[in-house]
Amino acid sequence: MRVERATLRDVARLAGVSVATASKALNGQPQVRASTRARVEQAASQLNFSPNTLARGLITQRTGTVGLLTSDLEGRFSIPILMGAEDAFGTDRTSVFLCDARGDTIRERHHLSALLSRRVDGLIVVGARPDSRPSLGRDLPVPVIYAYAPSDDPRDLSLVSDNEGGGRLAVDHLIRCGRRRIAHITGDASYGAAQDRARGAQQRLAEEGLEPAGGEVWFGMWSESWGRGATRMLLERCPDVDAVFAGSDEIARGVLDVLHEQRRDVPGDVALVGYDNWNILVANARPPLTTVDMNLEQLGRVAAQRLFAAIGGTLGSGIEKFPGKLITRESTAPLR
Amino acid sequence: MRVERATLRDVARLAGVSVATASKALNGQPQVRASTRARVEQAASQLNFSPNTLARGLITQRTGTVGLLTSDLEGRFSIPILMGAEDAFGTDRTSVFLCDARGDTIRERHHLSALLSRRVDGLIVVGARPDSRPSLGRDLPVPVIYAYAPSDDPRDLSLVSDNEGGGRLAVDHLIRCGRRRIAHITGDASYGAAQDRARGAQQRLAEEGLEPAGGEVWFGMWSESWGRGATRMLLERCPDVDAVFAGSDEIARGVLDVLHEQRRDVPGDVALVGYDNWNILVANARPPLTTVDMNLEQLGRVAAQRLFAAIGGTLGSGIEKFPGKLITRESTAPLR
DNA sequence: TTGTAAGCGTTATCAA
DNA sequence: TTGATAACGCTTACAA
Repeated sequence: MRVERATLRDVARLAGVSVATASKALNGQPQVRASTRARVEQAASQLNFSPNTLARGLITQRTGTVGLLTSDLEGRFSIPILMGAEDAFGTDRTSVFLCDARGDTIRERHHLSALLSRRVDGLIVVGARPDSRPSLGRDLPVPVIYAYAPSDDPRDLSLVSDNEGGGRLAVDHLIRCGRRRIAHITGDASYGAAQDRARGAQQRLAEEGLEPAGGEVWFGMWSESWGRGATRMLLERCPDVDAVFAGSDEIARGVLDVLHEQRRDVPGDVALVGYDNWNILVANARPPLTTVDMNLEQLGRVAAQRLFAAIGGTLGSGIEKFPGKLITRESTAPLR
Repeated sequence: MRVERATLRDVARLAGVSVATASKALNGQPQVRASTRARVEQAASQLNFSPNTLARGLITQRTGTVGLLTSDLEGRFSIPILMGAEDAFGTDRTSVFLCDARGDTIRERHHLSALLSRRVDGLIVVGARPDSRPSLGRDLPVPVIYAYAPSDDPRDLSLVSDNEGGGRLAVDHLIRCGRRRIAHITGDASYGAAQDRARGAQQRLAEEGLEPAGGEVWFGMWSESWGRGATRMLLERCPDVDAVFAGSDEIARGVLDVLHEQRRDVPGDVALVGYDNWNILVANARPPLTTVDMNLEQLGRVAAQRLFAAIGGTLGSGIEKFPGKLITRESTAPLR
C-alpha cells in the first residue's frame, strides 16, 4: 500500500485557509490566530503532511543537509565523527550524506559533484590517515571542513587530533604508575601520527631524564603481528622493561599476546597502554586495555558547529588540534 | 573565496540560447543541433555549472537519493551494506543518506520523517541484530527494504543472511578436514542467529552421525571472554576435541587465546572456524582465522537493485535469505 | 531545431 | 490576521 502525499495545498484546503496562511501556521510565524493555527495543524496531521524540503530549499537556499566525504573504508574514524556531527546538528534539523570515496580520487570528484548538485549546505572531509591530504580547492560554493586528516592548503580549516599530546598523555600516565623503563612500539614511520605520538612520548620521558626502553622508538607497521614481533625483540634486548606504550590498539593486542606467551604479568610486571580506544580490541583484551581516545565524536561535533556558523559567513583557517583523553582500564596500575 | 553558483539561465544566456534548449542540450536530448549542444556544454563548463537537483526533483518527483536507516552503532554491518548499495546505484546516479538511530525508537521516527521530507526515493532499514524488528508500517510513500534484520511484518520485503546455511558451511568444512569431535561455542541463545547457526551446524553433524563435542552447543555471550571461559570448560570435559566452530570472530579470538594458553596447536590439534569475517579480528589472529562471511555487500547491492526496481512499481514481500561464504585461512587444515 | 510558457511545492512580499 | 502573487531553478509539452 503506497500512500499518496499531501501537499500544503491539500492541507490549506482542508483547513479552509490559503496556502500562505497554512505555511505561516506550520512554521510558527507569529502573525497567525491561534485557532487558525490549530485548525491547520490538525489538518496537517490528519493528512500526514510532510513538507517537501526540496521546494523549501529552492527558496531558502538551504537544504539542511551536509555531506560527509570519507576515504576511510572501514568507517572506523568516520563513524564517530558522523555521530558527533549528527549530535550537534540535532535530530531533525540537518541530515548527513555519507559518501565513501574508498581512497579513489575519481570517485571522490564524483561524490563531490553529486553532493554539490544536491546543494548540501557544507562539507566535512574525513581522510583515511592522519596525514595531510589534497585540498578540495578554494573555489567551492559551500564551506568545507577537513577532519582527522588536515588539508594541505593552510587556508582551509582542518580539525585534527593532537597526537603529540596523546603520546605525552600515555607516557605521563605510565610515569605516574611508577614505571621507568618504558618502551614505545608503534606503526609505520611514514605516518605523521606515528612521529607525533613518538615525539610527545619522548618529550615526556626526557622531562624525567629517561630514554625509551630499548634505546629507540620501535617503528614498524600498524598491525598486531608487528606488535608481537617487536615485543619479542624488546624482551630480548631489554628484559627488565616495565611498561609499553603501543601506537595503536592493534599493536597493543600483539604486545599483550607475547607478554602472555612469555608469562609476564600485565600490569604486574609490565604495564600497557594502547591508542584509539577501539572498543572491540580494547574491551575484550585480557586484561582490558588502558588506551588513548582521540575524542573523534567531539571533533565531529565541533566540525558541525563550525560548519553551521560558517554557512552564509566565512570559515576560519589553519589547523585546530583536539586533545585526546586517557581511558584507564586494567592493563595499567601503580607498581606495587 | 566562496564562489557564486551559475544557474541554467546563466548558461543559456552565455551560450545565446533559451533555457529550454540549454536544458535539452545538457540532458542529451536528441532534438538539439550538435553545434548548439557544444556551445551550451562549453558555457556550462566555463561557468562551472552544476544542476540544482532540488529543482529537478521537484518536477520529476525523483531525488536520486536513498535513505539508509541503521541501528547498528559501530557500523559493522551497515558499512558493508552501504558499500554494496552505493556500488549498485553507481557513483553519481544515487546518493545515500546514512542515519543512525542508535537503537532508539524516537530517534528512528525523527530520522524517518527527516528522510521522507527530503523525499528520498526509497529506504533501506538495517537492524542492530539479526532478529526481526518492528516494521516501519505499510503506509509509507516510498518502498522500504529491510536488510540484515527482517521486519516483523511478513508483507514487507526483508533481505537476510542465511545463518542456518552458514552454520552448515562451517561444520561441513571441518568435516572435510577430517575432524570428528567438533564443538560449537556461540553467543546469546536469545538471538535467532545463534539458534540458526547452531541448527545448521547440528544438522550437518547429524548427517555424519555425530554430536557436538561436549554433548551440547555452548551458548553464552557474543564476547571474547565467553570464548575463553567456554573453551576452558570444553577442554576439561572433552580434552580430545579436534575442532571448534565459534559463533562469531570475537568468540573465536577467545577460543584461540585459551588454546594457545593450553599449548594446543591450531590447526594441528584443534581447527577453528569463526563467523563474520571481521577483518581486524580475523586477519591479525595467529594463525589467521577461517571464518564465514555473511556477504553483506552483496546483500546491500541486491537491496539497492530491488529498491530501484520498486520505485514507481511495487515491491515483493517475505524474507529472502542470502548464503554466506566460507573464507579459509590458516586456522583450519586437514588432519595430518 | 529552437523558444514560450506552464508548473513542481514551497516561502516571502505585499496589499487587503 | 489573512490572501494573492511572485519567485526559486529546472523539465516538458506545445508552438513556432
